[in-house]
Formats: sequence, structure tokens, C-alpha cells
Amino acid sequence: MLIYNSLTRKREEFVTNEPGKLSMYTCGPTVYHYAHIGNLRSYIMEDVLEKYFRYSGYDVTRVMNITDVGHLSSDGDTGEDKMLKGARREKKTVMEIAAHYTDAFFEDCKKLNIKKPDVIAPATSCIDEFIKVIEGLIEKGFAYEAGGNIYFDTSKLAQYYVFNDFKEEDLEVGVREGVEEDSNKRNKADFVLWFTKSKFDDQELKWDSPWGVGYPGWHIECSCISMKHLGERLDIHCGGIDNAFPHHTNEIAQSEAYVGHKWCNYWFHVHHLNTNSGKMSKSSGEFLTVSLLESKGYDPLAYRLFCLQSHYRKSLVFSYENLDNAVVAYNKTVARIVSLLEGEQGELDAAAFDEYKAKFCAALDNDLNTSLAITAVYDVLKAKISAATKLALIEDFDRVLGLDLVPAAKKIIDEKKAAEEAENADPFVREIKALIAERADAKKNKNYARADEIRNLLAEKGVTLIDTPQGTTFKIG
RNA sequence: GGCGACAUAGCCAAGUGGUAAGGCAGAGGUCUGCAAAACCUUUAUUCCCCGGUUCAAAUCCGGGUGUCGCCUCCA
Repeated sequence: MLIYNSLTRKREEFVTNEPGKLSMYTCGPTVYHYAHIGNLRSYIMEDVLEKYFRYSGYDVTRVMNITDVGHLSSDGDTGEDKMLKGARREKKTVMEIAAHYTDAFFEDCKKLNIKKPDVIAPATSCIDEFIKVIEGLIEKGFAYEAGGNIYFDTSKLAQYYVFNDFKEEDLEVGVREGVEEDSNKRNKADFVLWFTKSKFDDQELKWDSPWGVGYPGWHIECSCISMKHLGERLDIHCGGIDNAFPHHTNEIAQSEAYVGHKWCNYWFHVHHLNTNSGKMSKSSGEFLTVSLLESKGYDPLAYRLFCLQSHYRKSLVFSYENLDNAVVAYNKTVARIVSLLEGEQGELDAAAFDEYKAKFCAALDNDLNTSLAITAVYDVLKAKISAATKLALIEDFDRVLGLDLVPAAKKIIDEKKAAEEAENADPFVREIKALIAERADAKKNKNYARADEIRNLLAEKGVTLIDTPQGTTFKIG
């Protein structure tokens, strides 16, 4: 499998440290608010990656952190903890906020068919590990104390900027509003590992440490949680492109300084979901959630298809027009599967199965080309092969795509059956059926005026008639 | 200002040196008394621009332009 590695900025053959085994780490959410569909784009694409690894036979262990402490809205001592800010906004405790939004996050993931990672670790569950690693970094001379806080010294590294060719003097500090420079730092790029001196005295979550009572910096948590559960050598680390710098850059700095060798081989960065006005963000612009889409009648899996039709390394513009496009494509695909299930299945053709499966794999082997993998589904549906073969292929592909295509089709069939049974017990439906019979007679006698009159009468009652070669069916509502 | 990614039809999008997949929308058709649905057919002489390499370039190289992102809140 070829995969683009942000570290080398090239597509590379993917090889794990240990044959057959694969360790995967994902930066999880900061649980101070609902995830928006842009956040979830990353998790959808990472989910497809994970599922494809498993599909390809790897024994995958995937770890995700939950940031419930230490993520400041700014650098140094000037920023407020995002969790605390969330708690204040909703007049709840930090722990209540964390629990609520963690649940909400996994609820959204479930709706989008995003598998739960094997290990989910809240930052607050790993304080001892953070302290241990920070102590190690101080011992090795990579960290220093200043103004009560512990900082990582980026000047001690041969190469700090790994994802971008930044030059320290070209970086603009305070490029954003409200960000002030921390005067305790020895170097511009240094970052905090442990805070003890916070101007926010009401910080709810504090722990004792060798440097005084305080709380951890944001970056240290991912390094520690990853090493705790996946060891000193990680195969692949995932996250949104905006985290490449500084978050992932800092993770590499800490981890490699601590273990003394290369830490993670592949970096998988998902690009942003944008609106017409720029990237979707929690702090500005439109904020679309899964629940909001559902309230507008969208199936979350249609959003999943919307994401899969694009490539993870391209920014994707969200618009309802584009989402509608995905909805139609999704419904049409499911409808085709319904007719496969209802028709003659035939024999499974193993040679054809292998041929189409090879196409599907070739697409995903090429830097996770999900758009082409979706095309492989359409190709199967159009192919001149038995329904049994088509269904087997689609079920097989869906282990990776996670679109629930066959279950959705089966659900439609079940609903159709249940509706039919319920309808037959319903006097309204009996009335409709009587009118349909009358209309059929009218049509036979070429009394189209009466036929249209009946159709209009039913339309007023919210009933749509659909003429088919097998007779007339109807839809209520 | 520095760094990075991207640019293909009305929209989404594949394509990684051999003559432009696929999806949505549109158009035409089949079926219908008409309609809806379904099905079939069709839709880029050209891939942001200008040079270069090559028998051959959307693909490689050089130079522009544009969009988005990052440069201490973000997935």
C-alpha cells in the first residue's frame, strides 16, 4: 500500500515495524463542545484507513486520547483552558462537561459508522505518565523550568520543524489576535510541558507534581498516551492537517527526545472541510453538527459518502447542494441493492469476485483513494455478473467503506413489508386501495378525467400514486 | 512576510508519460393517456496561464497566477 507521509512529503510504501502488527494513534477531540462535521471528516477518513488496514489483514491496535485538560486557548500563561471555558459557559463542572461531550462525540461517531478505537484514554487518567516523561526530559536536558512552568527546549534538537521548512526568525508570533508571547521561553518555539503558575487560580483540575501543584500542557498528553499503550515505536499517527504544526511537531520533539530514537514512521493528515468562507471552525463561522444534519432530514451515512467521494488530502467544500448530491447517490445505490435482494440471486462467481475486489483494493492501495473505491461499488452494480456475486462484493467492500449499504437495503425491504401489513389493517388505506381500483377501471374505460380526479383527490390527502407496469402503488406523505 | 497543499465539464471527482473514469445536475430516448419512478443514450478537441523536455505531457521540469491551510484555539 502506498500512503502519503507528511514527514517525507512523499507517497511511500507502507511497512509496519513488526510484520502483521500495526499501531495507530489518533488525536482525539477536546471535549469542550460538540464535534462539527469538519472535525468528523477527519475521523471518518481515519476510520476508513483503519478498516482498510484490518481488511488487508493487519492486527491493528488503535489508541485515541480524549483531551479533558490542558488545552489552552492560547500559549503560555495567558490562555484559558478550553475545558474550563466550556464549563463556565455552561455553568457546569469540568468533569461534567468532559463526560457530556465525550458521550456526544462517540454518539456522533456511532451514527457515522466510525469504529471505537481499541483504547480511549482521557488525559486526566495519565497524569503519572506525564510527570514521568517530563522528569525524563528534564534529566536529559531537553526541558527547563522558568517562571514556575516547565518548558521544552526546542533549541536542543537537531531538527525541530519536521513538517514545514520554517525558519524560526520568519515565524510571526501573535499572528492571531489575543495571543501574547510568553516571556519565560528561551526560544520562540518552546512550549509548556507543565503549568504551575496559572493566572486562572480557579483552574478546577490540579495535580501535585515535583514542580508544584498544576496541570499538564496539551502536547505532552498525546506523546505519553501513545507510548503508554503502543510502546516506543509507533507505525502511524493520524490527525487533522491543522495539527501538524505545532501539535504534532511538538509531539515528535518530546517523544524522540525522550526515547532517543525515531518514534513514529508515518503521519497521516486529513485536510479540512471548508465552507464558502473558509474552514469550518468551532470558534468562527458556520458550525454544523451531525444532529443538525439529522434534524434537516439527512442520513449521517450520506455525509459519510460525501466525505468518501473526495480524497482526504484535498480540502472539501461543504454545501447543502453537494450533500444533496451525495444523498441522491446513496439512495440510488441502496435502491439498486433492494432490487438485487428482491430478484434472482444466482450463483456466486468466484473469478468475478476476485477481479472486482482487486480493483477495489488497487484504489485504496493508492494513498487511500476512496473516490475510486466508491466507483468500484458502482462498477459492481453495473457489471454483468450474478446478483449473488454483486451482493457478496458489496458486503465485502462495505467492511471498509462503512456505508451500511446492504443493511440499509434490507431495512427498506422490511419496512416495506411492515408497512404493507399495517396498511391492510388501516381503513384509510382500504379507502385508498378502493380509489386506486376505481381509477384503474376509469383508465381502462379511457375516462382520464375521472382518473386524474382520483389522483388529485388522493394528492390532497397526501397520497402520491406511482404507476408501474405491475399496477399502481402509492406513497403516503 | 515565511512555509505547505491544491487547481480537471454547471457541481463533486478519477487520472502519477500513451491520447480525458465515475457520480450529481442537464439534454435526448424507452415505458406511460399525461405525469412520477425506473432503465438506456448523451454531455471537456482539452485539464489555471506561459515556456521547456519528449515521438508522445492533465501527468515531468522551470516561471507565473489563483484558492485554501499553517506560523502557539482548531480535525
